[in-house]
Amino acid sequence: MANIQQVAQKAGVSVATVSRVLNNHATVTPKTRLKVEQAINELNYEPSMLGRNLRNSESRLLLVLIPSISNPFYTEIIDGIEDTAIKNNYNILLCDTDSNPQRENIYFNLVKNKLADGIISMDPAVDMQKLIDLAEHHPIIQCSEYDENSCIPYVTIDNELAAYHAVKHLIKLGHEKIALINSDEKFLYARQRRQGYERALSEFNLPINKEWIYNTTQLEFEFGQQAMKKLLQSDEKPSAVFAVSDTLAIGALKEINSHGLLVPDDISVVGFDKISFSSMTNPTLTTVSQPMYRMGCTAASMLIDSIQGNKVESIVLNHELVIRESTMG
Amino acid sequence: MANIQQVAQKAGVSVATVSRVLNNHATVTPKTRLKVEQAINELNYEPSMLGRNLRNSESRLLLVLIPSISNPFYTEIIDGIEDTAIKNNYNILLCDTDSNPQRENIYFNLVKNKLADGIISMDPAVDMQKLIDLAEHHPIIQCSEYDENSCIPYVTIDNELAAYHAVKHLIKLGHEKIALINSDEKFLYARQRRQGYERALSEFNLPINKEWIYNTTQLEFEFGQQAMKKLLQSDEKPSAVFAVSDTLAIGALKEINSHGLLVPDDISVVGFDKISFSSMTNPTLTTVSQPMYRMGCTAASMLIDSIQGNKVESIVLNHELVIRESTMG
DNA sequence: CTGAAAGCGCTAACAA
DNA sequence: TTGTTAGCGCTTTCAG
Repeated sequence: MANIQQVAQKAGVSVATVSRVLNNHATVTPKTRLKVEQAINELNYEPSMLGRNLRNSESRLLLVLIPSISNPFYTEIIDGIEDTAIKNNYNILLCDTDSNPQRENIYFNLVKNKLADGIISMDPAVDMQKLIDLAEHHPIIQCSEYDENSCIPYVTIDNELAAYHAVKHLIKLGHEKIALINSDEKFLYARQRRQGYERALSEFNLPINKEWIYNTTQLEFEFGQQAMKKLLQSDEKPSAVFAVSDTLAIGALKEINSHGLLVPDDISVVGFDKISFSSMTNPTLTTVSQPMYRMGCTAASMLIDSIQGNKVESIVLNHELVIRESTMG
Repeated sequence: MANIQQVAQKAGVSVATVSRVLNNHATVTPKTRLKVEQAINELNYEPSMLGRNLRNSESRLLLVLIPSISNPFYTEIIDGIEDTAIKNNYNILLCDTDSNPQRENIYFNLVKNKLADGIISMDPAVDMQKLIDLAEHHPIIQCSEYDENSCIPYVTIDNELAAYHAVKHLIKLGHEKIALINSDEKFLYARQRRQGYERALSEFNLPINKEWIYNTTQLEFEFGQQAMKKLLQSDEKPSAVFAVSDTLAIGALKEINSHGLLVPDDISVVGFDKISFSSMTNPTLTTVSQPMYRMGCTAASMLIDSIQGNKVESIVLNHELVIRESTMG
């Protein structure tokens, strides 16, 4: 692989001139430019980012931390991030942390080591203290999941309100026995959605029944099935279920089905996220839709702003309840 | 952010000594080591990968090219790649190419520019010529999708045989009118699976009916629905469908359902990939399972081998037909 | 408009 | 055992 020296030599100019051509500095004669470009082509030369970054101390690479690429929820957000990044001449690198602090560390180092210019974190299980420390010296944005006390800017929806809307929808339908399949409440969004659930119930004077609240350790389908199985064993079966993620809701749907019960006739189900699967189930799933693409765009814009030294403010986007067959009794 | 100079100064040693401490060279007195470590801590120093890589010309970073993170098929493969990489002291970076040559280019440059040591490509739509050119100077492995004529080592399953098995299973069940929902036959796997489909039919003297072969442009659910809709309009409705991906099969399932038909009573369905959602559908989906995790491990091992200058051979792994409700008539 | 040279942060010969 | 120094590939002043 040729380097800038060889190009300069071949073109009969100095490395400085080659660099100028590479960076489109206007102060180069068309004639010299041509010579240099020819040399570049002949040698199949590609400038080294390493040298360039070392010099400029910027990489124009953004890191995106996701807990697991298997969660379809992140797909659209990432599209948004990617499109915005590219528009601004940045590129993104996806980092699957697997919610594993060790892997996380690796990616944090990429930033510390100037191999990336900033981070968008979407991992709810991220080591917050580390993220905060990192944020002191490096641009970081939290997307979707965040720590309210951290000073790290975030973009999110109002989870409490969204859950409130979902549950209120069920109540309006006449349901009084509404179960909650929540994830681990160590996550902020889980705590917020539970609050929304409880607020809706309280507002309509419905009691909060502990038996109808189930916390899963993970978000995969099977955990939704397991949760539903438990709920169906409770003394008084719920007539509706609100799950904090579509994957859990789909698992619940499956479990209800396999007990010979019908959705929504016997039990109504509401999910959260509007992943693409949610319209492939039978019945299709009522769900809370987050503006994921826009969320990604916003997060990327904020990060780039922050890299360029501007102060950025956290943003709360709007959600929307998408009513489909699973609550159309 | 402190640099090695400042650490050396603070510790009262030379930069070389600091470097030795960083790289665990045994030839440092415990006393000096301690001094250096203290200085490192006090200054909150983190070595710059940029400087280090520029010097060593290695980054210990592997690039993984995927066409789209929304395809669940890749999830497990990536787990395998990741685990193997980490075991060998490498890290991986996911690159979502969106099957977009421009994005592809960016990631190719990362390798050319020494920001990554090698690539595992899983993008069927990759620009093969570019990949081949790149492979001349850089370690590259093809995973799952590959070009048979390219000399770039690959790991895959026998797609022709897998399709043959799937269709034979349907034939053994008594089906004689078997449709194929295939993706774009510009992809090698699509051509191979079609061959397997045709071989099974021929072997049992069943005619190949053009009306029962449908090619989609993409793999999302909706394309499966659309395909199925067309197939249901054909003069003679097929009694079974083999789709080359679970996502397509699930779309087909949905479409069959919405026509008031039952799977498998009216139409049997077989998919391909065994994505996690395929056990959540109603009925659950019969599908061809690839050893995805092992595939990922193998690809990563091959790439690391290749980086270390060894010759590596292509590998074909075994598949397995997983029989579930959608073909249990 | 172009060239010479310094320096980004690091490692590894070579010297001491 | 430690220090000195060259150099990885590039950009950017400063001179010319």
